[in-house]
Amino acid sequence: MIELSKAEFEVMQAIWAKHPARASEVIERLDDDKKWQDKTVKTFLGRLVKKGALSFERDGRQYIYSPMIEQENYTLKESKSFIERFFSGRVAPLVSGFAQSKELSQRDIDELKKVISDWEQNNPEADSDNSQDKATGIEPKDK
Amino acid sequence: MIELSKAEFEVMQAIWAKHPARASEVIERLDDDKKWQDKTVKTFLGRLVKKGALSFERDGRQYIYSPMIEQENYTLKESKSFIERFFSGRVAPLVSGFAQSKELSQRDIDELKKVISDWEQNNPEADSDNSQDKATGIEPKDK
DNA sequence: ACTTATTGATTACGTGTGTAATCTTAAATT
DNA sequence: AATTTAAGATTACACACGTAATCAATAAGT
Repeated sequence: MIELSKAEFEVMQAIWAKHPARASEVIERLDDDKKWQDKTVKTFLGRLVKKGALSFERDGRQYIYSPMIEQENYTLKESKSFIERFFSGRVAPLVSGFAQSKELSQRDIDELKKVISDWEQNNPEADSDNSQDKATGIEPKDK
Repeated sequence: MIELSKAEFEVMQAIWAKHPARASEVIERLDDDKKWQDKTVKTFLGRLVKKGALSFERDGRQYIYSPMIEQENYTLKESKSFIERFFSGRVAPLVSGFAQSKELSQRDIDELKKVISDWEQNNPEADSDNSQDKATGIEPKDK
């Protein structure tokens, strides 16, 4: 599987945002985040092509780049890997940590609710041990 | 802030699991995952000490290591950084992605519910636009 | 047609990383 | 006491990474 460094990933993001894109466009998009020299971005584009993450087409002396990997796929793969390494594969502890450090917004909560209800709709709610939960003795520690 | 490479992080995990720990113990724990030569682990221990992630005490000719950074803190910091880079800082999309790729267990769902209810208890549920949500026109697309 | 400017290609270079082997020294064994 | 062993210290080394500068070629301008 193609591995992207942090910097390479940022370049990919700039291209995923709207593609195909020529180098000058990519440079411009990344320049808004005021970061790299144009030469630096060129280097990354070259490396990404070599890695097979980007393809290009010639237009005169310019290259027009297109992503060869999907953002969704790559992001999901990296997420799984991250969750595996840091949380033994389960995502809930991460969310819990975010909650405890006040990192959750109302919007997050709303979305999470939706994710849950969707999940429950698609999963045979065999044993909804919801009520059981309440009897587990695990009380919310109040502040 | 102290940065750990992937390999260094694995060594830290072995120490966080039970500390203080001498090199031989760490090597043994990591050997279960059949991975590195003892010399390799020693290298990492040395680098971690130099980075300030570990401290040690002498016991004869052996060192006994203790973590200088908390797992919780480090994990949270890395999580925030990851979520920032991949999901613009919001955790819900990650969970959503996991849901779509069948990566959520009943246990995750239960824990997420708890996180949500805790959150709602600690947050003045000013405008619970729950009902509004239903009227938003965003219907759950059925399979 | 000639010169200039610009694009991608090539080269550079210090630091980090994974992966150890060798060296040194002190403890353990004989 | 002399020798062997084993622990940590030092050294190694190729490849990845961030960060560019320089080179070569070609399109654009004059």
